[in-house]
Amino acid sequence: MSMNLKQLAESLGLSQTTVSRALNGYPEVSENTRMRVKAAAEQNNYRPSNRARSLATGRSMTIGHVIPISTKHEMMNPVFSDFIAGAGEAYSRAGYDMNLSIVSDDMEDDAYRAMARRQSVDGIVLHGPRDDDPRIALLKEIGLPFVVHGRTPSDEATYSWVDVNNRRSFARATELLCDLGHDRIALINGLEDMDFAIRRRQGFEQAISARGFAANPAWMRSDEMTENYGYFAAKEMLAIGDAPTAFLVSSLIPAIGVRRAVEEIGLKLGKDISLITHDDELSYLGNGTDVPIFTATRSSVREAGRLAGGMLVDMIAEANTAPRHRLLEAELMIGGSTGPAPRQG
Amino acid sequence: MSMNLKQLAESLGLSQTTVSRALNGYPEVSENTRMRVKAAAEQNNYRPSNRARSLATGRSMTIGHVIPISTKHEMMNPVFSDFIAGAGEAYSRAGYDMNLSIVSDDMEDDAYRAMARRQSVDGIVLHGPRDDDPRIALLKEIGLPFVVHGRTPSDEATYSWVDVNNRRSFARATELLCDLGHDRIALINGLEDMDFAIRRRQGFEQAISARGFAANPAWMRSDEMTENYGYFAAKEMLAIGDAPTAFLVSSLIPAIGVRRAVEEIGLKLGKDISLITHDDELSYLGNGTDVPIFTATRSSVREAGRLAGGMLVDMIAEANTAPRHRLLEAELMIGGSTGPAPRQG
DNA sequence: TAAAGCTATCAAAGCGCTTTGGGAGAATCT
DNA sequence: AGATTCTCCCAAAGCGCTTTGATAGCTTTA
Repeated sequence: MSMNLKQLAESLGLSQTTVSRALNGYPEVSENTRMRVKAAAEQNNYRPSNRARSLATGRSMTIGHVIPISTKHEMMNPVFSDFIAGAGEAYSRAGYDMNLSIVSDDMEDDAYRAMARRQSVDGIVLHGPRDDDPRIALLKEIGLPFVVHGRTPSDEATYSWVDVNNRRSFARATELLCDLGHDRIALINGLEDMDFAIRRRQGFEQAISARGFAANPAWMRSDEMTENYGYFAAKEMLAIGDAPTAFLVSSLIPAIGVRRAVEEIGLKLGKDISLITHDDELSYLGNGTDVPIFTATRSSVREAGRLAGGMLVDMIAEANTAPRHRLLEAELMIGGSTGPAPRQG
Repeated sequence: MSMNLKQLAESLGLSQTTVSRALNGYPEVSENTRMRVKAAAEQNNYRPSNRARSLATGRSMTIGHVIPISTKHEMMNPVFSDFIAGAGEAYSRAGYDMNLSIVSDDMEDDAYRAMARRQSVDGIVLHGPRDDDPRIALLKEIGLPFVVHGRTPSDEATYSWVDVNNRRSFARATELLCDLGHDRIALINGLEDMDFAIRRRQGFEQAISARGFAANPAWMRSDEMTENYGYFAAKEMLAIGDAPTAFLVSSLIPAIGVRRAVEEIGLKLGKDISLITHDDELSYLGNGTDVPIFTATRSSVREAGRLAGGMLVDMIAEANTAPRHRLLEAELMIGGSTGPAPRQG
C-alpha cells in the first residue's frame, strides 16, 4: 500500500539518507533534488512511520493525558472535553498527537508511570490537582515535562501550570452580591478536595468577612457538580425558614439545577433570588447569547487547554526546564440572574 | 533511569530472546527462569518500550479517534466525552491506548489518512456519521479495522457499527404523546445532516402520520443542540397564537432550554406543556435521581462507547473482517415533564 | 547403542526510520 | 598548480524490541 523510505529512495535512485534529509528540511541537499524528492513523496503518498521515527529519534511526538474516572461517582469531569479540545488544537499545530488514558482514579499513578516507562509520550498534562496532590511529586520524579491545569498552594513555583484566578473571581462575585445588598449568600461549591474549589471558597469567605459578616456553614455545600446537586442543595436551603437570598455556584450545570429549584418554588431568579455562577464556556452550554442568562465569572476552559498545550509543546521543544505559569483572570459578566436583595419581611 | 531489555538480560546472564519470551508468556522457557526474569523485571521497574515493540511487531496497540471541531459552530459534541470514557475503559482492559486527534472538520479526512499511513493506530472509531458519509468509504479504502458510532442508511451491512434505534425510540415517544392526547407536537431535533437526527425525524413523522395527522413544518427545528437553541426554538413557537402543546427534543441540553422558555412564559412543564427528550445519560447531566425530571428515551452513550471499543479490539485480535453490528434500544422513562394534553381553549 | 525428539537457551536478522562519519567532485583560495 | 573549502550525496550504525533459525544437552524410542 504505502511506500516506505527504502522503496521511495530506490525509486528515486537516491540513498535513504538523502531522501530523509530532503523531507526533513536539512540543508545538505540541493534544492533540485529536494523538489524531486518532495514531489515523489507526495505522489506516492509517503509519510514516515511514526513507530520507526520515534524509535530512531527518541521522541514520540505525543502528549499524554490521564483522565481519571471517579470510582465513587463514576463521573467524567465535563470540563475535560473542552479543555482537551483546546489542547488538541495546540498539538495539531505543533505536529503532536494526543494519547488519552481513561483510568479509574485509584489506578492513576500507574497510568503515569506506564506512559513514561513505555516511552509512549514526551510530556504530560495533569488535570484537576487536589490540595497537596501527590501526583505532582510523582511527575517530577518521572522526569517528563508536564503542565498542570490548576495548581497546588504549597509549591506552585516549582512546576508549570495554567490556572484561573479562582479566589479573586469568587471574591469579586461575592462583593457584587454584597453591593446589591445581599448578606445571606450560599455557596454551592465543587468538591472541596480540589484545589480550585478550595480557592473559590477562600475568595468567598474572605470577601464576605471583609464586609463584616461570617459565612453560614449551613449555606455552604461541596459536591460533584451535577444538575441534581444544584437542585437539591438549593431546594433544601430554600425550604428552611432562614433562607439565603443569593447563591454563588461553581458551575453552570448545578446553576441550572438551582434555577430549577427556585422556579419550582415559584420564586424568580434575579428578583427574589440572585445567582452568580462560574462559567467555563463549555461549547454546548452557552450562557445566553448577548445578555448572559446567569451573571457569571467567565473563563474559557478551552482557551486554558490551548495555553496549557502550547506551553507544554514549547517546553519540550526548548528543553528549558524553568517552570512557566499562566494565571487567567475570569471576567465578571452581569446577566439576568442578579438583582438587589429583597427587603426583609 | 529505567532499564531496557538488553540491560535486563545482561544483569540476569540471559539472552534478550529468553527474557523477552519469559515476559511475554511463551512456552519455551523453563518455569524457573520465567520466575527469575519476572521478579527482576518487576524489581527493575522494566516495561518494554512501546516504540520498539510496535516497530518490531507491526502493531501499535493504539486506537485512533478523530474528533472534528465544527468550523461553523466551533463546537465539540458533548457526547464525545462520555463515549470516549466508555471506549477508554474497553481499551484499558485490552491493553490498548487511545490516540485522539482534534481537527477542524474540513481536515478530518487528512487526519484519518495520516493516522493510517504513519502507522500510529491499529484501528479507528468513526463518530457522528452523516447521511451517506464519505468518511466510511475512506476508511474502507484505508483498510484499517474500524467501528462507526452510528450508521448510514445505504450500506450499513458493509461495516461495523454500534447505534441506538433512533427511529424506534422517537416513534415510541411520539406515540406516548399522542396517547396523552397531544396532536400539536414540535420536534426540536439535532442537525439533520447527521444520520441520528434524520432517523429521529423519520420516527417522529411516521408515528404522527400513523395517527392520521401530519407534522407541521413550522414546528420542526434542526440545529446544533445547545441550551440556547432549545430556548429560542420553544420561545418562538410558544409566542405564536397557534402553539404546540408538546415538544420532542433530541437532547437533555436543549430540553433544559425549552424548560427555561416554558417557565419564563409562566407555563408549567408536565401540565401546560409536555416534553420528551432523548437522554444520553451524560455523567454530569443526570436526569433526576429516582423519578426522571424529563420523560425521556434513555440510552447510555458511555455504554455505547464501551461496546464500540470492545468490538473494535475484538475485531483487531481476531482478524476476522466480518462486520459486526449492535443496535441498542432506548428505554422510555416516564418522568415529570409529560401529562395529558390541555383542553383546547 | 545409535537415531530421533525434547527442552531450554542463544545469536542474529529485521522492523523503518534518523544520524554519524565519510568521501567524491566542483569551486575557491594561495 | 596544488591546497583548501564547499556542496551534495552515500554506507552503515543504531534505536529497543520480537522472531526466526540454530544448537547444546537430555531423554526417549527402535
